[in-house]
Amino acid sequence: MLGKTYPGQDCSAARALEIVGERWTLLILRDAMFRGYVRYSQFTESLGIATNILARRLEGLVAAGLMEIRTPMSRSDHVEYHLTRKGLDLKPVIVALTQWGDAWLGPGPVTFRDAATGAEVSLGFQTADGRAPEVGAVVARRRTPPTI
Amino acid sequence: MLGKTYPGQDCSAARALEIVGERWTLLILRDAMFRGYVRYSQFTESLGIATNILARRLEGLVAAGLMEIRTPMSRSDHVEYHLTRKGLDLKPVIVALTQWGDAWLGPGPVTFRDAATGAEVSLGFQTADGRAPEVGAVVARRRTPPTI
DNA sequence: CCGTATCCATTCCGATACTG
DNA sequence: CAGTATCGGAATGGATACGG
Repeated sequence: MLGKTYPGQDCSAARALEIVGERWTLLILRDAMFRGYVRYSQFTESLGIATNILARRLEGLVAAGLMEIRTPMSRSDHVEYHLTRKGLDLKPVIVALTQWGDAWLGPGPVTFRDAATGAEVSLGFQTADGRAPEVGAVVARRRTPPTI
Repeated sequence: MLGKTYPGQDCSAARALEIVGERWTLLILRDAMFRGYVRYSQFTESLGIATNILARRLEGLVAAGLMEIRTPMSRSDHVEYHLTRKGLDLKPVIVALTQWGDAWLGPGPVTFRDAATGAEVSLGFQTADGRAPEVGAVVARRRTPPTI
């Protein structure tokens, strides 16, 4: 995870996958983001992951700045793993995977909603003027370098 | 890939990751989606992936229905791997990873645009009434089962 | 009970050589 | 060009033992 696992790839998606592309990592983040899990035992019970692998993944997530270790003042006998803003910002990745799974593998057990209003939330493409292009219409273009 | 790699996970994201969560898979799809690559040699040159691994991944993507093999009538001496609609629909996953990488690891070489208008395209959360909730406000709720 | 560390069998990956 | 075969090394999974 720390050594470049996709060498020679000048691409943000590849660099992101060097951090979150390993087995189990995105499911750990899912549990933290949408189930509020913070403790080691919660992750093991939820995932059935081997304990040595979980320890390694949590260590990597903390090292990468996606999670941080907190020790609650009340219960100082254990630590908690909390998402940072950097980790929380991966929510669209999880939602995108979920929406694809719902659409192509059959609906799963959850939908996404706005916590304040309860309105259903979806993830989609949008332009500055408020249009929603089709998937097929979205293309990648080389970024115009800022002319300093 | 075909044997359940995340057993006991009743979750669309986990099921999606059983198909696209292996090393290299999402980068192969990125090349197919945004660079138009269709041939074996294009993927090897782009990724630097071992040939046996690429063969295994392509085979898996075809088996899962994300790609299909075409033999162009003009050049029947080679095959091409084309995305299906199912594969193309993973575009939001790639874009979500790219946007996160741009934001947290430094901007990458590309942006996403509407092919028709050239307008910049972003991926974001939206509600039915057109609002855009913050990441922190998006929560998962158990799907209300259809009352048949 | 919480979490970590170690050992070992199995699977996966990567580099190279090879075939049509 | 498009793969397949092989083999050494790395990652993973599971059990178990260890420390607080």
